[in-house]
Amino acid sequence: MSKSVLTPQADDFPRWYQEVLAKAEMAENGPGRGTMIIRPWGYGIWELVQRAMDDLIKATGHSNAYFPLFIPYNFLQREAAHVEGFSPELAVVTIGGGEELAEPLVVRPTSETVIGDAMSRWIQSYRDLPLLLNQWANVVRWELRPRLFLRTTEFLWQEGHTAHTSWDDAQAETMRILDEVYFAVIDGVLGVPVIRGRKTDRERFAGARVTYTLEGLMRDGKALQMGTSHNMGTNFAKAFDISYQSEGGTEELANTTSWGVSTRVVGGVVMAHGDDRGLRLPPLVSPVQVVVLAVKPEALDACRRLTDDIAATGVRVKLDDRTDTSFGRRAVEWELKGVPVRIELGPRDVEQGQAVVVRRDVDGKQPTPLEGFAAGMPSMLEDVQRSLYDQAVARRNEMTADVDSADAIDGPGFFRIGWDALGREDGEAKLAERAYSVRCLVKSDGSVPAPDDSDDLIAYVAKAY
RNA sequence: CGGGGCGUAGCGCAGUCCGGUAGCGCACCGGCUUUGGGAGCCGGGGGCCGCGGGUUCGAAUCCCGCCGCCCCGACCA
Repeated sequence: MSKSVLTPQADDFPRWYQEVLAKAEMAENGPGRGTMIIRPWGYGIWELVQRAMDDLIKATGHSNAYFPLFIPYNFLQREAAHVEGFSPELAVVTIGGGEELAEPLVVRPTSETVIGDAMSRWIQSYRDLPLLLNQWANVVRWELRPRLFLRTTEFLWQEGHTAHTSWDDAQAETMRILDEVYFAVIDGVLGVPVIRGRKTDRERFAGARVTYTLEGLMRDGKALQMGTSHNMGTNFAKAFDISYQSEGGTEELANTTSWGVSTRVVGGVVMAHGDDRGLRLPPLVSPVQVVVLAVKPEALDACRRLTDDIAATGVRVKLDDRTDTSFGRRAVEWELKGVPVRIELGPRDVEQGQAVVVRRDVDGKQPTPLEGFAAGMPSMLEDVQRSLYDQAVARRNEMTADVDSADAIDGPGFFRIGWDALGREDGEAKLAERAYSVRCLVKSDGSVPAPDDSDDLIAYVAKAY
């Protein structure tokens, strides 16, 4: 070990975050305010998130579609709470082709309105329901304080929009997404443990009847909202006339839902797993899962064979054959990028019939016989995946405290406090003055509260990104 | 938008107080020697000193205005 590569997390976490994004070639600021250039390494992670999520979205019966980037301004105004919530952060196009537009177009901050408008035409009968749609898109929100991945003016996401015959069906959908899609991906693929819960009225999505969330805890003890799932009830159906004729012949309003996960989760992976030497990527979202580092040119043939053998097991493996670049430089580079497993193979190893395995989730190096080596890679990657997850869980638990008074809420991490002991909305408002927020409410047994559950609630409180 | 800090080579910075025609480290290019934890030596290339105006013989430096970025808040996926 020589000079340190990054500002240590403990010294200045935001600085560490920016440095690691730059040095791992993840992303950088775009030329326009608050915009982001996602470089191949960062985009590769997002693509893996997308693939995992898209598979589950489809497995739960949804179809992808695409709706316009530009939305007539008046659409936003049709749902009172929605327009109130989003107006401050809208980008509005007033000039097109050199002419002032008769009606301004907003660049979508989210697509409930355009999709609601389409749904009103597509849905006539109860037989048209449920209508289960999703789109992968970019959206724009004029945020006051952008941060790469966590809050950028333009960001990429998926947004699901569904319509149902009843409140109960919509509620079941809202929960299905929360559990079977979002939790499955964020917890199971990104390896970020999250608390699932209900948002307070104060934190609820603009226009929703109830909002559910998944809250992760980053290594600096701040929370990150990693996804949300909303039940709109009939709010948007009323605003956009999404109605259908029931089996009994009556005219009924549909109940709609919406739910989204964005490129923010990439920032979450960085901040939940990364250490002072760089990223630590869970194998399931690492563009390269195993890198074979040829120590010297004489070992290249053996490295090629090993790389091919590993590739044959279905692992994403890359050969680093840049033997004109020093060993140390290359080792540091792969550590920064967070590749889960690095294999160092040099002439000495070849001679001894071994390779040196370096796992990013633990310290130390492990000489391993080349015989049967490749076959062991998939299970080693599973180990790394589990180990990073376990470390994140342990860390989250260490940083979670039960308190019985709002006065005891101070410092990093989650604070669990009875919703009544906090003082409900009044207590929540007081916390806000100190930059703390109620991230979500859960039942005392840890389960997710129903929309109208108002007793037996525990608040998870933290500072948040 | 409130509080604080900063804009000088791709990145990180010195120079600004006290005006004299731009420098350091890393990165980059070429050559040789190297390569098992960010290699060494030699030789190179690269700058509207954030932008606009003013003062001056002369401005990175002084004055005025503007813009942008970062950190801490309010807002949020």
